Amino acid sequence: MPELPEVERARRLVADIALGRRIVHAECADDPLVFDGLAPGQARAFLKGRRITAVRRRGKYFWCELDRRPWPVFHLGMTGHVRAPGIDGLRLSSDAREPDTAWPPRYGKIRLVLDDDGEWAMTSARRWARIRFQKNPLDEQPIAGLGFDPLTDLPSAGEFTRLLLRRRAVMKSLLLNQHFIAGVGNWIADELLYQSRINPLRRASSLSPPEARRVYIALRAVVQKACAVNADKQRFPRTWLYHRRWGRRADAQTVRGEEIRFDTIAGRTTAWCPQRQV
DNA sequence: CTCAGTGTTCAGTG
DNA sequence: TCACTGAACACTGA
Repeated sequence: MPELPEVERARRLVADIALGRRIVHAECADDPLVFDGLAPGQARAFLKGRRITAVRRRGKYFWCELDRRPWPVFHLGMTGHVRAPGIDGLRLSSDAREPDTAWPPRYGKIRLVLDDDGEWAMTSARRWARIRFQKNPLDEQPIAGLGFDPLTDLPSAGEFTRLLLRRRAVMKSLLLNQHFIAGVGNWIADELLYQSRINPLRRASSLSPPEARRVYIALRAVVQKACAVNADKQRFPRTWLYHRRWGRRADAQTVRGEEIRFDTIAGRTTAWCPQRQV
């Protein structure tokens, strides 16, 4: 589920359910990979009896502030979901499976039950999600090393242009770099390059100021819109590349009838439109 | 059976 | 030391 808008949706769901509530029961999987080496009993001890005073996000990480430290920090990895009873985690358009509302969910890694009987869970089928406990998430790695969050900490267009033009990486790679922008993942990077008409292989330092500004405008528009519709893909504008980028179909076309090409760039499948992106 | 895949980390290179 | 690239990681579902 997880680029910035999907993680923001997860944050809101957790806040709706858990903000101000006390944790009466914490179920933690015995999975040292996901829990970064922490034993389930230890994780449970950090959580049980605590009150949740805030739920925050930066980039693709979100965390709960509790009335005692340390606090749990969550990352959904490639396939993690936040779920609540009767609420299906949002899926990508590439994923045609039926909605899964089983409770407790398959692949659950953590489940918190609150003092008003509300509950939520986080799943991770492929075990690339992470749950860590930190005293001060904002000041510790990896969150401390993140670049700006484009929803909550967007720089000015001038500042963004300055930051962009002094980088030499190819654009696709730079947009995916969490030290540069926090929260942009594979589909958002492709969407930004498509909307701003930039070839994914262009070096950042080769962009003209107007081109850099186009990337900025697209970044703001895509992130704000995707979050405004709560990451509900069906409500993304029809003109977005998003709807047509899945499946690597040889005959894929944009809404304007332009050819969509698929190449591996920066190690990731990149959907782009040679006719439009120069 | 093979392979792609919403992500991060780390070793290696220039 | 820095910026950047590409492979490795674990596992499911198509």
